[in-house]
Amino acid sequence: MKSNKITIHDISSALNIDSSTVSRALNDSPRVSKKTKEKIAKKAAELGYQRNSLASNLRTNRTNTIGVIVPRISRNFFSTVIAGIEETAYEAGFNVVICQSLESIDREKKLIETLLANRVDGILISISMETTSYEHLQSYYDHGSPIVFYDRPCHFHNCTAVSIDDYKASFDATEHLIQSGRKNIFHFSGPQEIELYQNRKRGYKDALKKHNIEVNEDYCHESGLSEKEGIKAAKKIMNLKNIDAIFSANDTAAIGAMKYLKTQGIRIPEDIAVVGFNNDPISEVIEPSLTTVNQPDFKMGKIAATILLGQIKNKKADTKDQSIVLNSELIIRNSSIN
Amino acid sequence: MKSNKITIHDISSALNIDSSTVSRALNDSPRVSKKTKEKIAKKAAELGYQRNSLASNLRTNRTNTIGVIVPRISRNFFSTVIAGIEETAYEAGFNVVICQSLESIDREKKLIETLLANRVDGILISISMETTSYEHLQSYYDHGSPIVFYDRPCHFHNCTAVSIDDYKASFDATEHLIQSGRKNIFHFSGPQEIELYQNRKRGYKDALKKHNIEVNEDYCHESGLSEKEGIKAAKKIMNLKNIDAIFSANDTAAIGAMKYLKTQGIRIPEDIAVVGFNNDPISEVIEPSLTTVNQPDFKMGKIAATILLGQIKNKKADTKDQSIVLNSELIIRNSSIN
DNA sequence: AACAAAAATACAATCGATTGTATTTTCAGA
DNA sequence: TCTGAAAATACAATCGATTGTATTTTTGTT
Repeated sequence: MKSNKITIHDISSALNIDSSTVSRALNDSPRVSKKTKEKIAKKAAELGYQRNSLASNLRTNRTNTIGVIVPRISRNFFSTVIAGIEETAYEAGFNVVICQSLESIDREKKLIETLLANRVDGILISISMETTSYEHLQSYYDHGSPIVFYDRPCHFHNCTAVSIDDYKASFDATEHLIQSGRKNIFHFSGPQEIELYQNRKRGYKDALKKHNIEVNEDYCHESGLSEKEGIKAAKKIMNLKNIDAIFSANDTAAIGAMKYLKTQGIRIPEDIAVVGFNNDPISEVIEPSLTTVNQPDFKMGKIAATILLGQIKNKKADTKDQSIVLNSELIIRNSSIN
Repeated sequence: MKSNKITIHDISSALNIDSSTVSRALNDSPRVSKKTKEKIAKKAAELGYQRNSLASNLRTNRTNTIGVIVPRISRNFFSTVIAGIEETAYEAGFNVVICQSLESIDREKKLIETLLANRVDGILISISMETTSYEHLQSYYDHGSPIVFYDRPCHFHNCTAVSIDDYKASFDATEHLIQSGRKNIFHFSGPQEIELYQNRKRGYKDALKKHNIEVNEDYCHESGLSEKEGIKAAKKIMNLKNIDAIFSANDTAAIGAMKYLKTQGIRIPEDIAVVGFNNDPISEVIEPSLTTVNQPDFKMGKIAATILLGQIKNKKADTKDQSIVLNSELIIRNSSIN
């Protein structure tokens, strides 16, 4: 029961070998003879020695840890990105600390502070929907550690961002609805302070324009894109009477709307076609199955982590400012087919 | 760009005040006068001071951090448990480090080592499906820090476990199928080395016995309960011809089976009724909607975290050995109604 | 056997914050 | 104004590991 805190000094005195040699031995330094290394390893195991990373990290000023800030781990898209990040980090011998902002800027601020205080070597962040200023990132940045944005890009100094071409994906999704004969297309959009949602909205509008469809500002519902907000928006649509399609900036809200519309006897896609965004597992299961945009989530995580690790290794700034745009694809399912 | 590493010594020398006083001031100790505290706070802000938790934690031998090991964050059940844990920890001023074992014992071992090396104050763990021995937990335990199990209970010393009554929940679920006239009930079960899956299987068997239905060992498919395994088990069922119901130890496998059975023209629930476990969001959306067991996930997280934090505060062992059993409920939906 | 070079090990400072003890300052009351 | 207790601050050791430098030991060569 007594807390066993064996340090290198315990090994040192047990064997009458200096602690510096013990440290080097445990780190497999070439400066220690094989024989001594073996003796030390044996004694360490015998005493149940466990390295104290706090001390080591304090001394070396490196933690071999990257922090990941994610709006919400329960979203399939994000948990898959994390899987990609972890795989890459794991291979490189780095630890990953996952933190949820829950779309709150206050929490995001606290998380950055904590990560900074714990001296992570780098941060991967998808900013919260409330994040419109970047002061809280500044103090971290000033510390000299790299930041890479993923999914939701962000103009912060010249930091790298890994994302898809949201404009194009939305343009294509909207055009798909138009080409299947829809004219009155409603858009569920997210906070316009976030570049990502601006881009998705622009894509939607430009597709309409290209096909000479008037852009009607009433045909847009801006929200946090939760399931509830999807239902709310669907109610709005019911009042408008003439809507024949929905393009939602995420699946969650699209699914909320579908559930509600079905209870109201609206036929999907006959009366209203629906297209979502993210390819959430539910989108495949819901009936009718939901047409949506598939993003390379796992790959996005891998690439973002690779870039961050690169920047951690080369402290130079020259790996920065390379915004990476990955390909996405529209998965056409039954919710948009006539 | 230069990395700003301001320490209390920089503040100390800038103001000609001893670093011990600076430290006390920043921690709001009563031993420092208000005037000095203000002066120090101002200078700290001016210099952009950021505490170094590594140093602080090393000295105090506390990290104010708890580690959470979870099989997979993408499962809705687990991410909701985490939400509960985080809420509780957050209120208590504790940080949470989330780690995924991905159901691998090797990863779980590494995670425990890392958490130990980083001196977390306590661990919340839901063991992986591969975990049948607890040696890796022992070294952590020997260190004197508390461990609390959640969801998947575990006989390890007399550590607390927070879970539901899996036996009873499965018994009830199976009985529900029997009462709606099913006789040939197939069971998707998980690794029998894990207590949780043993209990679910026992509940299933005992319900059959109670109703004088013969237990047929062929009516059981043991696996990792992935969607793929669900499909595999469904194929097995197709060969058996006479199965009229499935009780799956989780929703994921049940959903896989449903998808497959539908493609084979099997009607659910008319030909085969299905009951799952976990109340995954998909279970509500899939058609027919899936009857399943709802667990108090968020609450489970809150309670597990509360107990762990209590054990961290009272280093005594007397809060241990209180296994907490929470209530679950069977949510009856269309997949099991005649 | 002698000696230089190489290998192995020891010494000691350090990372940044905390904390028990010692010293100085302040201030009330006589 | 002086005294003593209380308040404020300074001193110095410490947490556990790392690392540059110094010292000792080993090895190979002539």
